[in-house]
Amino acid sequence: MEQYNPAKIEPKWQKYWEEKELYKAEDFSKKPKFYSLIEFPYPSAEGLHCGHPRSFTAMDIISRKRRMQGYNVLFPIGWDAFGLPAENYAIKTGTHPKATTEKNIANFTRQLKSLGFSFDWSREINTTDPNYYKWTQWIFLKLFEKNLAYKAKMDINWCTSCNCGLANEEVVDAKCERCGGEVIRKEREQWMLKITEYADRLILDLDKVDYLAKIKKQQIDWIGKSFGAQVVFKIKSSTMLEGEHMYDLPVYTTRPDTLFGCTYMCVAPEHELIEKFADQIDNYEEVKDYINQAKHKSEQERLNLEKTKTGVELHGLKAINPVNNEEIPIFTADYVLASYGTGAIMAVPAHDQRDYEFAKKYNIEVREVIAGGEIEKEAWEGEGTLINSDFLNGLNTQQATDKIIDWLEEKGFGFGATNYKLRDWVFSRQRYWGEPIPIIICPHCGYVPVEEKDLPVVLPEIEEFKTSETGDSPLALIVDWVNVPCPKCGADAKRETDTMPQWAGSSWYFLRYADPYNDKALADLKKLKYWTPIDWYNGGMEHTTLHLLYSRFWHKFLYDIKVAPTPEPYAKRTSQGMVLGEDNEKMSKSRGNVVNPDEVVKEHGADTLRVYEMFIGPFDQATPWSTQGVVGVRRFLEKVWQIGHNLDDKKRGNEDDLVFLTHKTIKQVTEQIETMDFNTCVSAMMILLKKYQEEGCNQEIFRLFLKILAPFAPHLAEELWQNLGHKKSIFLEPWPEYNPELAKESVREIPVQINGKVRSKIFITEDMAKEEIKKLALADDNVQKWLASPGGLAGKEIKKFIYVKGKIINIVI
RNA sequence: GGGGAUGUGGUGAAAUUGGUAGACACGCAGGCUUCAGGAGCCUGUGGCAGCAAUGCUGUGAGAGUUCGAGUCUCUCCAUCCCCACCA
Repeated sequence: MEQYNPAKIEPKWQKYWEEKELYKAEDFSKKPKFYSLIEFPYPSAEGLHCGHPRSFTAMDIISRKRRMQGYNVLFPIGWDAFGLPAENYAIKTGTHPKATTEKNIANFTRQLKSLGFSFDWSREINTTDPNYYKWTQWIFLKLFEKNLAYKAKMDINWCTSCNCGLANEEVVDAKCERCGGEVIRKEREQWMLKITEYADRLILDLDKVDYLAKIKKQQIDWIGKSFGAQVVFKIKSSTMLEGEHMYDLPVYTTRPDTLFGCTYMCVAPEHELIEKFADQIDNYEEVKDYINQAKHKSEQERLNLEKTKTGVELHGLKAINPVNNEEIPIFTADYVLASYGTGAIMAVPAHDQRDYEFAKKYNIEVREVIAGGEIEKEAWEGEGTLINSDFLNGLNTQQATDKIIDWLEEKGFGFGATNYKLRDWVFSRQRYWGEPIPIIICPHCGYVPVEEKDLPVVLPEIEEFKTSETGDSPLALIVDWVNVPCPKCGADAKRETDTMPQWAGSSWYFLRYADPYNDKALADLKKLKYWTPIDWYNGGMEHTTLHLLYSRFWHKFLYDIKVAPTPEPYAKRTSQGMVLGEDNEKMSKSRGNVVNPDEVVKEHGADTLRVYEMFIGPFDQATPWSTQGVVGVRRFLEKVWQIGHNLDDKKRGNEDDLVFLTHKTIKQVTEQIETMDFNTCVSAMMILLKKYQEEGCNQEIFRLFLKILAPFAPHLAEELWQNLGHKKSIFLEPWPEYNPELAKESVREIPVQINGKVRSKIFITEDMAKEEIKKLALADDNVQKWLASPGGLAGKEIKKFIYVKGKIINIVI
């Protein structure tokens, strides 16, 4: 018998599967369809890390199983290939990102193929291919056409290291999510996408899909819908005459019931009120100073100073509380965010902890209007009965809220309102390596879309990749490319030089897989109707508020314009845990704890890597890598190889046992692949194999085993299968059905407890009656011993006899 | 501050969802094989006591419900992740 040599058999079968086109998805097949998806990788220079195969193997197992179960499976692969690392590398070395990307894709392809994933490579896509990004640009134009893309001057997050604008979602701890560079606020004209318009539907339609609960919750929290009221306060300056028109300052509050407790107002330092009333603010210089300070405070400082609130009163201005016409002071403070609500708040120190702290510091009245707290100590943010509130007195929070909203609406001082934490999506990037935004800026016509027939707007070839000093994209320097006639009026105009963020290409890629070569549409609607929605999408938790939300937004938009057939892209979403380094830390180059899958394949083979990644721990939990642990899986596969070469045709006396355990394992593996309990699937197969090792195994039974092993260790299973004389791939075999009769144990050993402690074990059969079992249990030697033992139990009566069918006996004495 | 998760041997972890705690695997110890190293095979392996059968004890801590709790309830403690001045 030959040695088990993965290096020899694995490439052989990979080639075989490719030649037989075993994993090719068929459009409009009569079989039921199954669309399984992994997050397409960014082809980095480092190549695959050991986190990739965890998700990929899981979905590969599910896809292979589905094929064997008779489904027409689409399990595609592609490249999310725009992005900063290739561009930064270009800045450093002058190598064109296109060249870097091609090279990296070649490496990734080699690696993925070496792991034996059953991707349909004929549908491979690449976001940097002009034939692909033509449609990314097309979608942008449609968004523009429907007023969902707009350009706005605003303070954005600016990465000082990338020289580039970032979305809120890309800023982590005041640092750039990608490069870790410092992020400051900077005012710029930016393209924005109105994701907020879809906020409600993005929440509501979560009911239509099967996502892990924590994923749904995280999305809902991120969108952050809240209910309350908008209340308008009139602003009055000391120089104003009675009856002169006053400025209206609207605020948003979730607690309109506390309106009588409002003792001051506060606006964000960026609020327009300050500039508007500059000449009426007596201490304008002081205010200006404060604003400047706030602006230069880095985000990091702001976080550290979280507890100490600062602000300045706007002397000379007063606000008028509409419910009681009281004049109250106005402050500006940086604890009020310009970008949430209206950028201004009504402060109720007695019932909001932040306002409470601020009021204490600046000696502002704390007026209790909700009973139930101890406002000498801290703000009472709970509910309660209204006091000191005129016509609201005696009501509870809910009643008071309803009543005050009615009152505000009636008097024209405000209305019930909802608000979201979700902001519109900053869509501009001042970089080269992204999809050019297909807009032409004309001095006469404004923003003019590139005509559809002129798509794609192809990235021009350039040699200098650095962002310009003004912070514009390197594209701004390519005069030939930038200067174009306006499509509308023909006047001299300029192209938009901002490019799209990396999230653009990944926001619709799953649709392209249905029809990757279409040059008339992003994908043929009939094909989309056949393939979508995606039946099962597995990916990282870190994409929940980024890619997952963005792509749902785009998909809903495409649904609205009748380009996509379903309101939701993904019917089911699951998430894998991270593979940590051996030191239990996140794998990273700097820590030097990165495990390269190439080395594992070289040493033990792809099947070992695959099975190990599934065996390593619960799929949804982070687990450290263990080089030692890999060996255990290798030994298991070695044993499979041994037994696979030592089969016979003998029937044995203990045949029943073997058949029973085999069917039990088929049942377990069949069910637990669906629940992603891969680790226990592997352990069940190990137990079964041990049984074969002890008892010997015949071909008929082993064939069943090979079929359930095949999705996990495809190369080994295929080798042993065809060794048995089969002429066709094991993956063309039907998935084994377990026989429920055979998966049932006929005789089983159950524990006998006395007063809750296991004292003996007896054998019973399925059909025994309780009385019969009781007799058997009481007759048992050990039980007798305990009943009559000198341990003090002697002569005690049996109070209770509990028998849980097929599980346990407990005798209470 | 808010949210989510987790706590079981030396390690990664199982536990049919209230029914034999520690399956499976790593590691370790002893043995066989080998010139040696490695690999392989066999045996043992939560702790304490005992040559042993066995007994006691044991799932972060404490209480409760139950014939029976790793699992349910309450009160603490610890760790990790995400979000974070969202009015």
